[in-house]
Amino acid sequence: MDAFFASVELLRYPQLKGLAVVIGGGRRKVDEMIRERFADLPLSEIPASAFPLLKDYVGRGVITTATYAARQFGVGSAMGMMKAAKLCPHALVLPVDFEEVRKYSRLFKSTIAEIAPVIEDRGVDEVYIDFTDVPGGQREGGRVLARLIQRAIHERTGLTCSIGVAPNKLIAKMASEFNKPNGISVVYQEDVQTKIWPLAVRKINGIGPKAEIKLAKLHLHTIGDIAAQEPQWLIDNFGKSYGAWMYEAAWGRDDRPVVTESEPVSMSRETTFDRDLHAVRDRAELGAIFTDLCTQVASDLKRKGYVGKTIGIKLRYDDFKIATRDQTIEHFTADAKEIRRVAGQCLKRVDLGRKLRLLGVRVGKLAKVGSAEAAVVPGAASQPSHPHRVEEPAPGYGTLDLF
DNA sequence: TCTGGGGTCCTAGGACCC
DNA sequence: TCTGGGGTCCTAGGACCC
Repeated sequence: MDAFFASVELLRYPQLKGLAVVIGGGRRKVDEMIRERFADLPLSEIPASAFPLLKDYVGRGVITTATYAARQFGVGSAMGMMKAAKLCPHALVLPVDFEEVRKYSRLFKSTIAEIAPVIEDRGVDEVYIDFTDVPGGQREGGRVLARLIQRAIHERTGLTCSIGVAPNKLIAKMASEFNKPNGISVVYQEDVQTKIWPLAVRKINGIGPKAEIKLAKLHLHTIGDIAAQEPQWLIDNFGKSYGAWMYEAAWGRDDRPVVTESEPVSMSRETTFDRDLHAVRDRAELGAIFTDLCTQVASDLKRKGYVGKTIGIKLRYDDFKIATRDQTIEHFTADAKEIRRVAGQCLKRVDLGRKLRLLGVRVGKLAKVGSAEAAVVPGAASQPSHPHRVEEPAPGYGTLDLF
């Protein structure tokens, strides 16, 4: 979907069309404030001048989406709000409305499903679709079906999307970026040399910032540069698995199927504080947040019908370093109190002497409620999986019995 | 005044089992 | 008198994606 979060907001506030708008940041319920002020007007008639400007934004957070007008200024997703404010001070800011976004996410996915049922979910604004067995799916290399899907989504939602059609997921993903927004691009296997090789290595889904830096140090900048290497050389430099994959990817080879169903592996909640907190000085505040996170994870699990066995915490310190601790218990649970108890044990094993920026709680090793695997009675006699392992508090930290 | 939140997958060492 | 080989599970960290 094109600029999905922003586009969803523009449906409500069409008067902002064409303007530089960014979505993100917001603990502040910006649009609620505005709607209260203009309660007598329909949303679409609230003047654009009433919306807050990026330069007046104070607080932590990143941009999740920028309209194409804002992108002209170099503002993009994942950019810190403060940095974005420098690049484009007069952009309007709106907070993410997750409920609205999820509503349109369901709507566009169900629209596709009616036309082409083999779909892989790739998050709120993206899917892979298998055209292979869709009637007419091969006409003009898939372009006809892509056009049909694009039109159906626009009719149903008013939103635009970009579609890449290719022999596999790897190339389709790259192709989808060729004609944004509202574009269609068909790429054949034999186009790899001309259309894929000139692209930056970063365009491969799976090559991120770290791999890009390492490749640059080896004087590899384009996908073609990777394709020109000996596979063994790539394996020597990037490892057996990643090196071999990278070589195949550079040649446009990918045999992953479109996966229509999958079970969740973990569920988590985390929050970045408005200001950095200290375990001792801000104990009460931190304790309340911690309990809250556990309650939220527990209710997520219950709502979706899962229980979990591994409970863990995540901290981000003020220097952005991350620490995680987890512990696997003998039975499955979705109980907030129990999650809090075990997560509290985990907290005793990290350094709480430094200022914290983020706290998170995670439950993993999930099983569906009622499944055979989950049907272990809590408290029933069972062998501990590692009878001799004692989760020792880290030296020097154990005296901080805060939670 | 830097840098969200919710995920997946991989690696690597140690414990433990047969 | 130097000490296997294969396998699983647990834990911590890190890269990457949307």
